[in-house]
Amino acid sequence: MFTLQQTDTRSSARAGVVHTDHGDILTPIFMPVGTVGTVKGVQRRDLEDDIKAQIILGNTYHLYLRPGTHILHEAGGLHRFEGWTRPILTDSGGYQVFSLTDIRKMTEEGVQFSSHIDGRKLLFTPESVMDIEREIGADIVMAFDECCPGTADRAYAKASMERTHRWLDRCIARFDSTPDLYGYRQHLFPIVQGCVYTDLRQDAAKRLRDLDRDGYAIGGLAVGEPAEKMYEMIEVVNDILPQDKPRYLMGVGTPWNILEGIERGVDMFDCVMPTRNGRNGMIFTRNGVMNMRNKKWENDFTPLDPDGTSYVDQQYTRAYVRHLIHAQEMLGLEILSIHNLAFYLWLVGEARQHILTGDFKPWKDEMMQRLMNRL
RNA sequence: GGGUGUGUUCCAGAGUGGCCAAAUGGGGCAGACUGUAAAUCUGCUGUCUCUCGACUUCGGUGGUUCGAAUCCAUCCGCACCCA
Repeated sequence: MFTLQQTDTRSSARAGVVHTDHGDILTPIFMPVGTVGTVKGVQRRDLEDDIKAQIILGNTYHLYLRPGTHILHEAGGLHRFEGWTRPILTDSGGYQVFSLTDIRKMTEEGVQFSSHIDGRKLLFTPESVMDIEREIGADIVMAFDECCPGTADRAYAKASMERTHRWLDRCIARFDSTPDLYGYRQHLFPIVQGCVYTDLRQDAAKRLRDLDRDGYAIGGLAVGEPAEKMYEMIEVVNDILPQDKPRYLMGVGTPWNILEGIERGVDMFDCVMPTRNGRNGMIFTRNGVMNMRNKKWENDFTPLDPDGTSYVDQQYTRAYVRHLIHAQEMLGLEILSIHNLAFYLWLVGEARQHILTGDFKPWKDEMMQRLMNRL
């Protein structure tokens, strides 16, 4: 499923290709999040042509609640339902175990959620989640795990990890005994947990490595622990995961987080940050972050991002965008979402080029300084 | 011309003797956001020190009172009704 093309000489950065039946994904890659079957505020045309997204996410928990798995099955899978012909990856609902703590109850069997929509009780088990993900039909499906909080103590983290492993066995048993429903191949990625504890992360990585799946995810990071701990855990895990399989760092992150991840051998990233922060008025650029609500842009009639690669960067001025955000006009949300996603895809594309040409490290070091500026 | 009502901090609008620098909403300013319960949330929004605290404000002026945004007189503005 994965072709490793180039490994950086001065870091663990890699360039490669993930092959799926919906097309190849050039790595390192950022995957826009489309939780409920839409990358919020962005039309498919812009996602494809302007942002140049190669793969997007969907979420099992959310899609199960709405529109419901039967509708997706009837549509012929999520690709057809939302009209996206490139690869899709679905998260399993493991993140909701973390983010919806007050409306869920965890047992060995699975997780009982009280629907955040109408309150009805739903039991998610490793088996039912695999069945749902089969029906959604993503190219890459994530195992059902617990995204353990970064602040968990060691005892909790260990128990959580072990349960995730037991659930993983059940996920694999179910997934491997059920067919692809729509005529293309689906791939199940297990998830390394272990919180911020080196030995737990090592245990988890070794256990997963031996399963010999098509790709691996690193989960439970950027959930409350210090960034340095996150980087450290990535190194620990990537030292163990096989070189010839793609590695996906779940839910990360800021542009600088992503460069640090790439440097440490991560191939795939996803995060709500470009879209959510965009909707909340913040944009990332190669020269730093900008809060477009700020007064200083009030009469700045220069392009939104003169260095940006998206058409919105050249077509709209900062003053105009600030006005749209202040007036709560939906076009503002759309423009900033498109900008941020285009920037993220540009960033990982540049990283890939620099890995291929062999100067990733100096390029990364220089970018880091600029990315974190506040403009 | 007569009558009634009204004037509060950027706006709207509470407050009708001390617990009022003054509710609440809006606006403004800033911050947060990491496998999306998020077009959301948080803080600040008279001045000065910026912690305690001090000072100046509720249309103007003059009173009553220990004490007034709140009561009285008068003037000014605005709204509506009657001629």
